[in-house]
Amino acid sequence: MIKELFNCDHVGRMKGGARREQILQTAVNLFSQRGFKGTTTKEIARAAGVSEAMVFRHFENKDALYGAILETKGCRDGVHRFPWEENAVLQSAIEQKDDFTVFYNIAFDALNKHQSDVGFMRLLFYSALEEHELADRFFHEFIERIYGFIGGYIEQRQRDGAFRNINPRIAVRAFLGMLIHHSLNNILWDKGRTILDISTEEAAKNFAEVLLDGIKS
Amino acid sequence: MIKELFNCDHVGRMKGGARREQILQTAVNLFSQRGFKGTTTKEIARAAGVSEAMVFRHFENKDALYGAILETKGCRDGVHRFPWEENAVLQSAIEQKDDFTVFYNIAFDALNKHQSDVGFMRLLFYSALEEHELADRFFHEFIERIYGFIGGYIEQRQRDGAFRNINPRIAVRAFLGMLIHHSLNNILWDKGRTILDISTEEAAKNFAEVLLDGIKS
DNA sequence: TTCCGAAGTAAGTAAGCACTTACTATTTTT
DNA sequence: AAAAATAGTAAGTGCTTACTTACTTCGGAA
Repeated sequence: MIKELFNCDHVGRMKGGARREQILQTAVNLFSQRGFKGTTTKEIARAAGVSEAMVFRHFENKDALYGAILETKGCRDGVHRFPWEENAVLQSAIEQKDDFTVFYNIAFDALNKHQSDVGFMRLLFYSALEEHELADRFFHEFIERIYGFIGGYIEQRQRDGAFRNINPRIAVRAFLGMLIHHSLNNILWDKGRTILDISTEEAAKNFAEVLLDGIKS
Repeated sequence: MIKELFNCDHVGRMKGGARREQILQTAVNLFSQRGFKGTTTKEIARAAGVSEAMVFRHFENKDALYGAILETKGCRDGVHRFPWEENAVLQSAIEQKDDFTVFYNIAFDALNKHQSDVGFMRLLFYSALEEHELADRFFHEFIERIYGFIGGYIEQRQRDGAFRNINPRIAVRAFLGMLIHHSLNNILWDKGRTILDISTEEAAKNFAEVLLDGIKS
């Protein structure tokens, strides 16, 4: 019944769809490690256990392969599913205006997501530097919605008199800055955690506290 | 009297040192736009207005050219000159324990530095992603000193009872996060400033305030 | 059992890459 | 003015790249 579409350690002959998926995943790993220009189609083929010609049977050219990655990752694999859409704890915390729980959950969620898909994070940075159009679209769609969401909550709490008078978007930038920079540090510069070695929980708790104390009335 | 060492729009024959410098600057521009692997030695030569062989007369190989960039940028051009080493206002603010002025100045200095050398910032990100060893060394030397410096000030103010009990390095990460993420946004994702358009002064003021309110007793 | 289409490959190709060689043109030194 | 040193190039080298061609192997439906 279950079509084993994602059986990746399969060795022999595979169905078209499955092989395509496997090449795609292999490419994500390699692109994220070495960048687009730093990865050869031969390497991708080897890592996927097929000949180079198979890569070009499934994807018209190297660029199309890259495009397919952003398409799949961006549209299908939950990067467009936002924290508030399925986090019940967060939802109720917002309703009850439990500020700490709200910001703690956003932080914890984000940090976990970054950590669980380091490959995709690296890929996004590469494509931002390489100024790939799809990366541009992705960022604007995603980040703009995040600013709208968190910014909206802050505005409401300002109207309640709970937060002081600060441009909500600056507060969002400060908060996202802590989160993204922390993840970036762990992914890019301080993989051995020599400068700062803390758990995701501790990071989320501290960042939420700093921001809340920093913007409350 | 003045040796025109930096005359870059010079067309004819140049002295060795000047040509070397010019090739280096050309390489910075191209590497920062397209990355190390995405830039060819032929492109560098063309952009510098010389034949490819000249690039290899001045630099043993492409890697050496990259190394020379980090060397020059890191050691000569003020990236290793830290804010506190020549900022008199900051120095006296530290002595007087004027917290806002301390953090405002650090923020303002950093944001300005980022903005004035976008090319180098992009280059650093590229090299972090491409995992160039020299970039690794650069980051550790530079960032570790920053953490030591700001973290040290926070520790002292904690002993004074002015700041609450928080891991100073977490506070530093939060603060640097705001600054670096803000610059990164302006450089990479939101060049048109559609999400948030504020001056450097405003950013520095707000980030300093959020952090200070966030960690004070 | 045959036979067709899809999965797969070995061995190319032309262009591009970092880097070299063998040379000429222009200063600078003697 | 001759010699030495420096700035410069055109035209390569061998290797790697993205991509193709012409072919073989296999699974499953008739």
